[in-house]
Amino acid sequence: MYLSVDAGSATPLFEQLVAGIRAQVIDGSLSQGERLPAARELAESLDVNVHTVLRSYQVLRDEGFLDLRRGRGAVVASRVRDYAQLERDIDRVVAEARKLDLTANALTALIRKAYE
Amino acid sequence: MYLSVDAGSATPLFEQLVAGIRAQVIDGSLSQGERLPAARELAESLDVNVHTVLRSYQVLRDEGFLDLRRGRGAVVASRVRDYAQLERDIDRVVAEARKLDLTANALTALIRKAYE
DNA sequence: CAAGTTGTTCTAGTTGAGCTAGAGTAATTA
DNA sequence: TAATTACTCTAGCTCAACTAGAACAACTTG
Repeated sequence: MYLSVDAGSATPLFEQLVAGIRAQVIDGSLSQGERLPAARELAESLDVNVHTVLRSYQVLRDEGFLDLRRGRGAVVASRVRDYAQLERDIDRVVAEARKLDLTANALTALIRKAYE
Repeated sequence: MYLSVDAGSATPLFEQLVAGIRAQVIDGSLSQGERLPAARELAESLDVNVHTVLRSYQVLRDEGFLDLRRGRGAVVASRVRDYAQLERDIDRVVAEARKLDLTANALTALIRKAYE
């Protein structure tokens, strides 16, 4: 499982981890039932604190992407869904936003408003 | 111009202001050339510090939505654009994300990745 | 059963972004 | 000239994020 974090980024480390893992579940790089590295292990390999990784795992559990069990570890949840249409929709809205010279912040803020 | 902020929200006050004003420019409630309240004035009416409002104005200037001039105030920039398609695309991607039980955070993170 | 693995929970200290406050400066308008 | 208004600078406060260490509970493995 490939992951990277940027300590200098404005987005929190735990959010970067969440985003990275979630994206891999959605695009299929991580598949149902697959086991993730132990939190302590991933933390060391990314040079990040264990608690930061654990927080990310817990967010992903709350969102339904992971199953967490003591002793067993973190496993990609069985969440039967087809993300193909979503990916097309995302590509389309991003292209349109680019055409209008909107920043990523502007677009995501608009989407957040539409989500209310 | 209607605006409201929630001091208890996780999203920063200045971001809430930016999002609110930007959304009104995009949906046409605020139109090109229209003058916004003076920063001091808006700050008082929202019970927020002047610097917070000024920061919002400056972000919106950087994004091309406002023109700022000392003595004159903040004016909606002439930015001839048609946002109709964008709004349709946003509605579509939000509907799809809802259908897939994605949180707003999850969707915006995916979009941010697609924007890179 | 015993030992090892791994997530969970708790306390605690550090750092930086966001917010507030006050004062003064510079450009524009009336 | 006087009023308006954005800009800049300093300074202090608060809270989320991050780190660190320790103990605990559930599960697996030999």
